[in-house]
Amino acid sequence: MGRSPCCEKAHMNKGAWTKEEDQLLVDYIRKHGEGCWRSLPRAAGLQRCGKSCRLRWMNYLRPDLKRGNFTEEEDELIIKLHSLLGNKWSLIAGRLAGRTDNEIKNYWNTHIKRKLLSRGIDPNTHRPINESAIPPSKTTTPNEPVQFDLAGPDQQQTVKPESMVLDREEVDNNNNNNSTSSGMTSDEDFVLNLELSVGPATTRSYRYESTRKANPDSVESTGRWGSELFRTTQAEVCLCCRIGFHNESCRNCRVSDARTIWESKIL
DNA sequence: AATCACACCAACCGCGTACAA
DNA sequence: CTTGTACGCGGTTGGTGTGAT
Repeated sequence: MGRSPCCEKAHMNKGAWTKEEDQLLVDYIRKHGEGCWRSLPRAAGLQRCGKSCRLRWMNYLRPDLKRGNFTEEEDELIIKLHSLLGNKWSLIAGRLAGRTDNEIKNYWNTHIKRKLLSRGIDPNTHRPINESAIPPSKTTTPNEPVQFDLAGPDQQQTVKPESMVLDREEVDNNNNNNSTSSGMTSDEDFVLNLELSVGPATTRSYRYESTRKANPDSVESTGRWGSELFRTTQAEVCLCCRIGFHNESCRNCRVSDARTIWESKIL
């Protein structure tokens, strides 16, 4: 299937944004809200493609952005989240209030990588550099697809790394009813559970389709992996809290409807 | 003062996915 | 079910700033 360009490239400005362009974009979004990025530039009087407008807004102009240096706590949270999620910058950014995926990605590449190397830790595997040379047997690296048994013992499915967030909670639910009284599990538990969840690779790919129930306040939604239907419910505790990094700068720590967890297969 | 090397980060590009027709 | 389109994400690039020589 051919792919049309995101916008007509001719007569489009490129490169750094001017103050005037910023003002036009901010004024337009204040008045009309975010969205419809394709039609926004024309409506706002900008000679930019929609993608460029979206990026400028998301990474620079959004009023809720936190400017300035990363704190030590943010550093450690990023490292922790990266060890669990890999290069899923948007997921990581979602757990650091006021930070963008682009900002975190840049910060990772310019600061944290070096910081970890100076500690003797491989930034890709989060293992000691000596140990990283040894191929792991039944463990996984953050970017490696992980197998989770969602559909039965003979029908394992490939789940992308971001789903590890959900799967930890699923594992917690299914296997860890005997976890600590606070409902939290230690990082060691998580590593162990991930290892137990690894299975043989499959080439089948699944497209997840979710359908939010009509009531937006509902904590339930349905989802589909391939032909399998699932019901999901909201988790009460976000990942930061679960990994022992509860912090007030994370909006998900403050808001209870952090994420969904796989609850049960309903078909 | 000029030049170079490096660090930083805003912006671009291409691809995958969601969704509507 | 197929197709077309828009959006969002992650990798990469290139301009700018800064320190060293």
